[in-house]
Amino acid sequence: MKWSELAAQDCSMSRSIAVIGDRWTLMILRDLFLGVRRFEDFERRLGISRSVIAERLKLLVDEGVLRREAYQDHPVRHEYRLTDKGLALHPVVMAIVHWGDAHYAGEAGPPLIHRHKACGCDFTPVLTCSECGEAVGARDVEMRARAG
Amino acid sequence: MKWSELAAQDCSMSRSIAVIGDRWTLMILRDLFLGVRRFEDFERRLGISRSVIAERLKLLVDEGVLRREAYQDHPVRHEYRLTDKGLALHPVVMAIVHWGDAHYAGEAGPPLIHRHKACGCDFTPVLTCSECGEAVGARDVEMRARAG
DNA sequence: CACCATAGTCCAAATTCCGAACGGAGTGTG
DNA sequence: CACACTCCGTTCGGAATTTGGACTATGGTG
Repeated sequence: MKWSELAAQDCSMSRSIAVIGDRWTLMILRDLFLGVRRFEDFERRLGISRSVIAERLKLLVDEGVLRREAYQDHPVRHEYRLTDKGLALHPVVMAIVHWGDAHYAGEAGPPLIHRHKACGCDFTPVLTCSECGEAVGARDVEMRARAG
Repeated sequence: MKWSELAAQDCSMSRSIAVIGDRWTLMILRDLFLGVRRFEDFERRLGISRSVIAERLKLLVDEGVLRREAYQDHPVRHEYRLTDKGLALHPVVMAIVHWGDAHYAGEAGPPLIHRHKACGCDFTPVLTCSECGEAVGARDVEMRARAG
């Protein structure tokens, strides 16, 4: 299988990975959720070549994860903002960050702390069942193929 | 920044991505959560070169995500199993799959259905606050750097 | 007009990947 | 016993992909 064939698989994981499963794309997503929106800021923060950033941003725009919007005229300058589809990646980013917090944070603790605005508490993300609301672990899940 | 420097960043996201943020590594993780454990099965399912599989499995073992265990002697054959650290990636995989289900599933619906053993229902994963238990969306979170 | 900021584009060079071959340890077949 | 076969890798050369760094473009500033 080649990278270009990932999107055509009958598997949601590979279809997602075809879009976001790239180191720099994931880094760009992190920055987007931190509020970074401009080409130059991505470059400064990531320290990678402009062509990589341009290519990744273009893919994300093409996929509808980002919207490219003018934030001024004279000269026209654009910024990249998460669409709803992009915001829906929040659980993915939170899950990855939390795994890093749990397994790679030094003694000083996690570099970034998340506060839930609604309840005012610092929190960690918990994956729960949409039906009963209980926390769901790896061993609590049974999988089956859809009918047909 | 180079790939090799990602692990050294003071950011949980980049440290995680240094380990799992690679297309084939993510695909291998998917298969691991589906119960695949043997070298040859990864090769058959992914259809990529043996060297890539060998290298990714080795990295995951070195990082403590997988355990390489003999499942028979005469001849000794090994299988790769998720450690607790590996199982802790379950929310990451679920979040990615769910995003794919939501945005790339065809009319037939998601290819794979998840059932929560405890309540017996088919479910989707919901990210909630560890403190109040409410669902948390992208806009419900405030971030700040840890003290110091 | 010289110079700066933003936002790309382009190509040679570096990296990664594929395919194929090879090795090794044991098993089964004639 | 010779030979093929299985499972699990490793190695190697050439092909494909990715990357860094220079170049382009547009308009504002002094």
